[in-house]
Amino acid sequence: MREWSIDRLDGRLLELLDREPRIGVLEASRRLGVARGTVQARLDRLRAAGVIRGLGPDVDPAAIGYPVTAFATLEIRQGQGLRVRDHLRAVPEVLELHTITGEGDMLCRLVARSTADLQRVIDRVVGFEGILRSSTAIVMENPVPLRVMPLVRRASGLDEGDPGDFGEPG
Amino acid sequence: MREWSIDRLDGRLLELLDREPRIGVLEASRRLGVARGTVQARLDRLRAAGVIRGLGPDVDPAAIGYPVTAFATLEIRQGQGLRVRDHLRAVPEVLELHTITGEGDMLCRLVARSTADLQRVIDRVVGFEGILRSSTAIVMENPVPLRVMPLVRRASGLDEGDPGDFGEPG
DNA sequence: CTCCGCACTGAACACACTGTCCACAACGCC
DNA sequence: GGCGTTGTGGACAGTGTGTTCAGTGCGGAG
Repeated sequence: MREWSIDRLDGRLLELLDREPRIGVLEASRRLGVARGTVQARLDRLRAAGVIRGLGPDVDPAAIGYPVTAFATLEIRQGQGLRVRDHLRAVPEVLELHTITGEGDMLCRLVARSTADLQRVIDRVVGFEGILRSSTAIVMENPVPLRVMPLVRRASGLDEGDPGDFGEPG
Repeated sequence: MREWSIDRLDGRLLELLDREPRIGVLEASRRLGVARGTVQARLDRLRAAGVIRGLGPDVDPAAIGYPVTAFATLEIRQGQGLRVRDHLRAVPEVLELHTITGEGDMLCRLVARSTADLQRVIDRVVGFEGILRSSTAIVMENPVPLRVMPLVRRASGLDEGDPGDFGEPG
């Protein structure tokens, strides 16, 4: 996995895919002003390089009945890390788990059906021998939803110099 | 936006899309054992209901040169919330921002090109009048990457009873 | 009991896109 | 100057798409 960075065409392609995922290779090539083969090659390259992890559907937990999000910081008993991971991985409400520096040893993102339900989830999460302590922060608002495109623009050099070129669709 | 939940067919469809995003409606209908129109209708419904937020490419920040992830907890000066949001939204390395309960007022996810670069990012993030204090936790490992499918299985009832039915492709 | 709406089925249509291969030109590198 | 890489523009057959339609089975309302 060599350490190259993406170029402007990659950036524009990703941005295009981000805005109109169902666009297809052919239409993308038209919009970007390059040959279809080029788009196809770039896409293959991006996927092979791991830049594009996947194209899976982005499911909103709130829309399937889990509108409450929280972050829990966990303190783990020495040597219990692996066991705790397995435990948390088995809990569907745990959407994400990180090991972090500092006194809190792990940080995990949780969702629940309600604040009352959050109690159940937390009980299930921390009800495990290896977890010494936990503190939870409930998410109230999400001013910046998870995003990568600004970073892509920066990394691909789209920020410097010429404007992103999305012509009028009509 | 009424409060219904997704059923098993929705769950299976989402799971299928998650595994094989490029699958297409026709092939999906074959795999699920239903008519093409049904899949199409379900997909429309899921999209309309906001369950499927989008199909955008899932870009890995590490693969475009930002391998370091961190979470920063910010304490905000009274009344500066909106200004701080705008400030953070303008920083590409801020991938996500939440307002949370507790003394820390906001939690944000950052990425950087290196730990040294993280210092630059943090300086930029906290170098703003409205931010009183911040504490940063660097992510070391990510035992559970962001996932929603287990939750989808739970919400759609796929967990109870019959097994997910992915027949052999051949 | 009967009627209605709803969701699903299976089929059809014209159209567009996909994956793949080719020959050729432009570029940077040795 | 020769070579490998990358992009171009064209071609091909195969396949999926969006859409529409009539028909069927189910549950609820009257």
